[in-house]
Amino acid sequence: MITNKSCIIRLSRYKNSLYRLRALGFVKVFSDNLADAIGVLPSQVRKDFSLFGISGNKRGGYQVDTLIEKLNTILGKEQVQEVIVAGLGNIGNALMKYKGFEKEGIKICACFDIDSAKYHRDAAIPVLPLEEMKDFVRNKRIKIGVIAVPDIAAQSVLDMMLACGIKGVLNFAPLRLRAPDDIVVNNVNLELELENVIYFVNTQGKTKSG
Amino acid sequence: MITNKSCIIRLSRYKNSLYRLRALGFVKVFSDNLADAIGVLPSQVRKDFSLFGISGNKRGGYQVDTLIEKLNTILGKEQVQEVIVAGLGNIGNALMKYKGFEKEGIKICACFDIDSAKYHRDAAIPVLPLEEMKDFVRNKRIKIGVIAVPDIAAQSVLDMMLACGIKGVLNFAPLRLRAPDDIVVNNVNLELELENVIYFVNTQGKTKSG
DNA sequence: CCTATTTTGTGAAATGAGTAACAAAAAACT
DNA sequence: AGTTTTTTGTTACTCATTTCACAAAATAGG
Ligand SMILES: NC(=O)c1ccc[n+]([C@@H]2O[C@H](COP(=O)([O-])OP(=O)(O)OC[C@H]3O[C@@H](n4cnc5c(N)ncnc54)[C@H](O)[C@@H]3O)[C@@H](O)[C@H]2O)c1
Ligand SMILES: NC(=O)c1ccc[n+]([C@@H]2O[C@H](COP(=O)([O-])OP(=O)(O)OC[C@H]3O[C@@H](n4cnc5c(N)ncnc54)[C@H](O)[C@@H]3O)[C@@H](O)[C@H]2O)c1
Repeated sequence: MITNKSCIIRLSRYKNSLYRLRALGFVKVFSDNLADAIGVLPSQVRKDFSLFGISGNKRGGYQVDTLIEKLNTILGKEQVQEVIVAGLGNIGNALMKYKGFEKEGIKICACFDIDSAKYHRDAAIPVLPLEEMKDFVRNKRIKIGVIAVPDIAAQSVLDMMLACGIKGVLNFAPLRLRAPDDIVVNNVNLELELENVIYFVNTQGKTKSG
Repeated sequence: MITNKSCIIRLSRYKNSLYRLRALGFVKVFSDNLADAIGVLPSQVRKDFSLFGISGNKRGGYQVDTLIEKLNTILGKEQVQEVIVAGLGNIGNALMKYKGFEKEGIKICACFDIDSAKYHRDAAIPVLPLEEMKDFVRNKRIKIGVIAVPDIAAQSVLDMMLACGIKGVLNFAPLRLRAPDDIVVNNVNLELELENVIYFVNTQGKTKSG
């Protein structure tokens, strides 16, 4: 089993680039087209594909359609992935309003908050009380949650999510969440990202990043 | 020169943990306190410090105050870092409203947009036309920018920022920006982060992440 | 049909980050 | 004062990931 996060991130990038290339009329691509597109070496592309048993044709490159299909299968994009959000604040709102997830096959299907002033049961994406999370998540068999609550509430919200059967979380709260080893937790820490840019600028550094 | 991003991220984490430990009354800490706090091994902590010439006392650990000071110096947090934002949409708004940057010594001091309906020159954080970016950035000698505009506009906004003298960027647009090697570009790609959680959940994987 | 060229796929080498190990220093104890 | 314990700082090692390199396959061209 592949545990290398950057490798999976690259697969997503290949896939996104392939959609663009297809829109430009490409029917086949070579490893160096994809390499250019996402900023890695051609050998990296071939190695990644090889890890997942994706093969092309010697001298013929890869069929764009087939490749997109294979990547989508690997990435679990064959069916729409349903996601819940906790916390309808600045970040929660931004996510709910974002149109881009839909075309990626990601559907935010509810938001949960403690502030009753925010409840809106009949909205396109309903905003519900925390207490309803369990039934909602279990009925819909949702596996993915986003944590966009204040740091102080984040751990308790995570615990609640796990109790509901959530298996993976994208966390915006700037602290380390404790979770069992079989739970996936990806953190987006914007302060840290900015602080990091600041460091490298101050030291005249250069980075290529993810 | 240190080019390892995760190493710098860890320095930020040590620093944040130290503030918490100090608030709890700690005067000195050992490498394993910090290791626990951010979830790495003690030897990693010492290695990181050693890379930056930070030393403690054998059997005495590290003075919390001194350590915070040294980390802040390394991370360039001695003076408030001024930042501009391009794009007052969902993300731009979330960032502008966020209170947490201030206590990190990060100050968003203006936002630039093309939509004249959004201009608000007299707000606490002014929202200005794109055309005013150059004067503003040059006068204030700002080095850091955030790109929160639609993907299609992102490259041109980056180019404009670079022309103004910006040296480092945090980019939210889901595409690869082209920039000279001496420019720092950190990307926050939320679709990719979610897609990645989805992948690891679907494959029953486990990750520890950043 | 044979040769030259291109491009893949993979095993080997290089790089780089993280972990372990341990000597040296400092403190604590007797 | 000397011995034991603790903890650092650094060197050596391990492991993972990336890069290289090249044989084998496929295509194109003569
Ligand atoms: N806004 C940003 O730009 C930004 C930047 C960096 C980090 N963050 C982090 O992202 C997270 C969200 O930030 P934000 O600005 O959107 O916060 P916010 O304060 O705007 O919104 C938080 C929301 O969570 C709700 N909430 C509080 N406790 C809850 C609970 N126990 N269960 C469910 N909902 C609860 C609140 O009612 C509110 O709607 C925070 O942890 C913050 O530190 C945000
Ligand atoms: N909102 C999200 O949750 C989310 C999720 C994933 C990715 N993103 C990405 O983040 C970026 C911002 O997303 P958003 O939802 O805030 O977008 P948005 O559409 O809400 O806002 C974009 C803002 O940029 C302004 N703008 C457009 N062109 C401009 C230009 N050339 N110069 C300056 N300003 C310009 C618009 O007037 C608008 O105010 C996009 O690239 C988007 O793909 C957002």
